[in-house]
Amino acid sequence: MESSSATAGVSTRREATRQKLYEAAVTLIAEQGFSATTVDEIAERAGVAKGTVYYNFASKSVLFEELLRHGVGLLTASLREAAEATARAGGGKVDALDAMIRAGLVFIDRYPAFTQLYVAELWRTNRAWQSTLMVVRQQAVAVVEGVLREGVENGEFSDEIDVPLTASALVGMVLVAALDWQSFQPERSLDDVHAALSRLLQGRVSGRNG
Amino acid sequence: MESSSATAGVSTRREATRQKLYEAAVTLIAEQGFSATTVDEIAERAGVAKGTVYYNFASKSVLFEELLRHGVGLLTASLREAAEATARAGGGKVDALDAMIRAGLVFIDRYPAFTQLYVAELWRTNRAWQSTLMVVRQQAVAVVEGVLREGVENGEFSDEIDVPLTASALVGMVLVAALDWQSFQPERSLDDVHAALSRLLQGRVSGRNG
DNA sequence: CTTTTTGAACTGACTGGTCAGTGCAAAAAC
DNA sequence: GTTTTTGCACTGACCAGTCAGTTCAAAAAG
Repeated sequence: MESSSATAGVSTRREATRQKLYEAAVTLIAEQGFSATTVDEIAERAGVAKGTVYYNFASKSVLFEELLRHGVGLLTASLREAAEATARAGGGKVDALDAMIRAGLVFIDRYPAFTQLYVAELWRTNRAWQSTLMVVRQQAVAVVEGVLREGVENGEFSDEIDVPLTASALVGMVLVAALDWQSFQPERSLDDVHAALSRLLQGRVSGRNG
Repeated sequence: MESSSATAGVSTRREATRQKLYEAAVTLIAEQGFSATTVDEIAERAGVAKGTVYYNFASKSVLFEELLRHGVGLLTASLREAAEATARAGGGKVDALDAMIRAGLVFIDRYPAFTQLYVAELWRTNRAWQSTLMVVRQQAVAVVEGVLREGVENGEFSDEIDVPLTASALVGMVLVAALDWQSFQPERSLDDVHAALSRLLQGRVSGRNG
């Protein structure tokens, strides 16, 4: 009987198909938006039949929700890793923040379509996947907030800073700068962009010339 | 009743209808996105007949494009006014930046739906109104870049800063912080949010406790 | 009289979701 | 070793519903 076998509980074949669908969906939805993207398009770009989409996902919305979870999971892991690496290396919280800025830039550089799609959907209201979006947002922002809070506790940051708001502002700074970089100055290097944001973070904007 | 005649060539009556359609469209599109919003919905929310929409705008896309121009025009004027007011008051470029942050917050506070909609569309590609979006974006960002450039010239800012990127980052900082404020902490005051962003701008994040 | 709005009917293209059927590799039977 | 069975994964034509845009006679507004 049992034919599925496979090493894990999930067949590798199916997982590969889902991955192809994620990749197709992410670029199409980033370009056109969720509603303007048809299931037929996603299937065609992924090189599978339309029925396969519905074999693997309950609906178009569910495909999108799982895509969101998948992508933000990668980002969150990357941010956390960056923060922990600086901690292991004995760096301070400013270094951790700086490393997370870089991790954010690397992520956006690697998955620009996902980032576009995420930004485009995050602040909408009355959408089916609203709760999913809130959860994954919180996971990512919490990493930044955590570092800020620890920095306040150990005296590295002023205890007058507003942790949630500052975290949002930092995320926004990286997000918008990176998206503009991708869209309007794609020829620039990541290091270049990182340096500009580092300068801003450390308040080295004001100051004398040359 | 109404003193029609109108100073310009456009009748006030027609202009009022268009205004109602803008307001209806902006909230619906902010919530649902452009594609998911129907012309019937827009007409219903505006309290006019569907035919009126097409009497006033050539198409759904044209309505949206004119809405974008209208909204960003308001923002740009507001930013410029803020910068000029500080200049008249003899303030420096840091003060101008700070005033513009406040102007941005006021705008987002007053027109949250427009802001959501704008962010959701800005980084998309292959859309009909792409060029419109680029133009209006540049108008708004140019005001920030102008202040930064003047600050570099008069020595108030380091000449090592990257003007376009820093401008993007500042816009992003305000944008994301404000949207998060609206979405997740609407009870907080504008002054409160402004203070937190001011602190970040002036690099007063690092530093000793209380 | 002219401009603007109404509102309902209509069209033609498009879309999310369905479902009966196919292909195939591993397991079971012989 | 060969034949048969099993059921997962996939297919793609099809359907019922939706939507942008059109049309137009009539009425309200000015």
